[in-house]
Amino acid sequence: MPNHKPTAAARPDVPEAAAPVKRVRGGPKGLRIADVAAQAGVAPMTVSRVFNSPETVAPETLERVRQVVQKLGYVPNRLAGGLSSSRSRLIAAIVPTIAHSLFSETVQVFSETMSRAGYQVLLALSGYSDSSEEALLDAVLSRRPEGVLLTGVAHADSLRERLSNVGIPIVETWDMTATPIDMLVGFSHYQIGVAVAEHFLQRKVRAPGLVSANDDRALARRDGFRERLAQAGIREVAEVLVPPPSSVALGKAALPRLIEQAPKLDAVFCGSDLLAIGALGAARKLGLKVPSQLSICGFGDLEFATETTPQLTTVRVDGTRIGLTAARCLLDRLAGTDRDKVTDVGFHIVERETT
Amino acid sequence: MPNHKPTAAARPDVPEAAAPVKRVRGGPKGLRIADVAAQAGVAPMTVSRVFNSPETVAPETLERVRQVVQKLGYVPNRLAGGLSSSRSRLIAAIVPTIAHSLFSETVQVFSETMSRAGYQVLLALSGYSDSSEEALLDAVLSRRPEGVLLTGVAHADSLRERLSNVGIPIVETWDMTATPIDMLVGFSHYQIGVAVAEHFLQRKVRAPGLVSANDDRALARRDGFRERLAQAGIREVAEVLVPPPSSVALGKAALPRLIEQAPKLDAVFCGSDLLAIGALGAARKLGLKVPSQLSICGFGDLEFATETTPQLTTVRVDGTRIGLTAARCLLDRLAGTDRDKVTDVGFHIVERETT
DNA sequence: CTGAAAGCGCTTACAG
DNA sequence: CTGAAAGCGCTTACAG
Repeated sequence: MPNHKPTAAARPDVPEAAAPVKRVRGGPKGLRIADVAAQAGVAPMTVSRVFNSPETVAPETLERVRQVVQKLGYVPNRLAGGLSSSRSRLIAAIVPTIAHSLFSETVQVFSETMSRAGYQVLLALSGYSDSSEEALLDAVLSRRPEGVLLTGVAHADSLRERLSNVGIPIVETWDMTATPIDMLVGFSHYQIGVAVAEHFLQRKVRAPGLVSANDDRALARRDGFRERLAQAGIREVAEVLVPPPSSVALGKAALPRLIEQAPKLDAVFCGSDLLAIGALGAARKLGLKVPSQLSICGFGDLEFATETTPQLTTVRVDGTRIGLTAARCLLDRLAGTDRDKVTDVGFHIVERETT
Repeated sequence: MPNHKPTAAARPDVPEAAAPVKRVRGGPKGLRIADVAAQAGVAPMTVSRVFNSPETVAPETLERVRQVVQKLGYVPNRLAGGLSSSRSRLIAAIVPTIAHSLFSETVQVFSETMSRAGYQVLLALSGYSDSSEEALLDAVLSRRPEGVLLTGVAHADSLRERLSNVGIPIVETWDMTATPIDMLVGFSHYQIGVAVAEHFLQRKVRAPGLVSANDDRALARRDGFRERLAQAGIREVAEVLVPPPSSVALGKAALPRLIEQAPKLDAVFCGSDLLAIGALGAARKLGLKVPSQLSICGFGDLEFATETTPQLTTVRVDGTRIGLTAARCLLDRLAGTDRDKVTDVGFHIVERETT
């Protein structure tokens, strides 16, 4: 034991207390609530109240503090606020993609609505694979969101369980299930497939085909489509699956392959309007008249498609309404109000041009 | 003074110390790092290292802690982590809108890239008005993001100043300026206007018109367009401004108004492909042949437009590249690497069908 | 209507 | 390679 100073011996009556080492951390990075409080001559708590419950602060105090806030340019630190209050004011939106997609308008309205209510949106893009969904969920939950919007209902059981265990409101969207994790705003992809099949059957279609992206929701539409056709005695349905994201080019390439499978092809149900436009282009090249010789139905009812390709039929889903309703579901629950578990927003088949 | 117990009198040698009142706060809401530490038989610091610098932890310790984490389903609280480390791992993306818009693919790629690097994206939709930009910025900065992506360069001076004062990397996108706040990835809307004017001039256009959304970037394109035409002696340029967001319907309604202003109209520069599609539809109804009697140029080069309306010319900007480059700018700076201040990604005029 | 103390769940900055 | 103490900037839960 080197450096053994004889302190105790020199001052036998004073028990040796280790001098408290003052640890220093980097120093202040910016303005703190205490800075505002000092300038305004109030306690930090009062500044906190000015932001979180201004109605409980005396008018003059309020005004004085606000002026200091303004002058200093103080912005509260919500990392600290959230940690302390367990209210992150954050909502996560987990979406496969927002690029040229139907989901973008859902996210748009959802975000606007949440923002108006004082929440901010954490955007989490899941892609179309589940591979990293666990990691994505970890990342999302690490922010302690107060609610989560999910796209689709097909998630690994472990995910569903984890989500329901965190005890925050969850809305699943863009799909339908009998067993939602919590709340649901969507529609049945299977029923869309059924409806498109019926639409084709009314038109006396005999050799229908299908071009679809290879994802859960698209496959549900396919199943509804095939099963309804099977009921009507049509069991041969040409099928081409393409990897998401779907595109015009994929639709264009798919039509000839469909015709290889079914030379008498007279109807195609496409997984998206982009695929439908591609199929339409391919049909033109092959000299097939749409819709008289070949009916083509898309999915999405994109604005441009309505205008530029009146030969196409499509399925319209109100993505805006989904976003708005999903936001309301979460907000109601956060406010303690009860909410319907399931909202079916339905869909419409939009036929643009008869004949 | 009721309840005045004679404590001091009864124990005269013990100075009366106020019994420290144990305040209780709601109780634990979930798992804490201490719970994992206890189960794994290590200190909380070691658990922290397992997440933040696993290479500094002994392999067996690492494994043991990870198993406990897995078993318990522990997810670190980044509100606490961010507060403590001043590293929020959050990046804000401030965009006018992501609904049916060119920005959505920029946000998509930006978000993917940031996500891969361990950051999460806070989505802030500014709309097209500046009115609430101050409030939006407050909301964004309250999360202490480590970087910000901005759309456009036209921001109130107060905003620009506040942003440059926070001292985090900022990328402005989708526009060009000589005085960026920090970094910039974009192109010149003014030059696009010039280029479209030149395109029309090459085609011997005599009575050009313009349909544009009434926002800063669209107006910059207009200015370039008009000034280049003026240089060529064309000073009469019919003009219709529409409120954002632009749509097919607005384009359709605008063309007749343009023709009222300029009965011999033979070219239109539209602020977006949607407007161009609308104008094309209106031209058809009026019996005008596009492009032989009327040239129409859009902006955006949307995939569907290429395919469905080959009569239209358009201006292509690579939104994906903007998103990727913007992400790299921020990541390089966060890694301490220097970066070009300004990246001009340019644009192309896409002429789909000659004649 | 206002404030002093304690605590939210982590990480920094040391020390060993 | 590991850990004990202090602190990040707020809010809760009281008390007055």
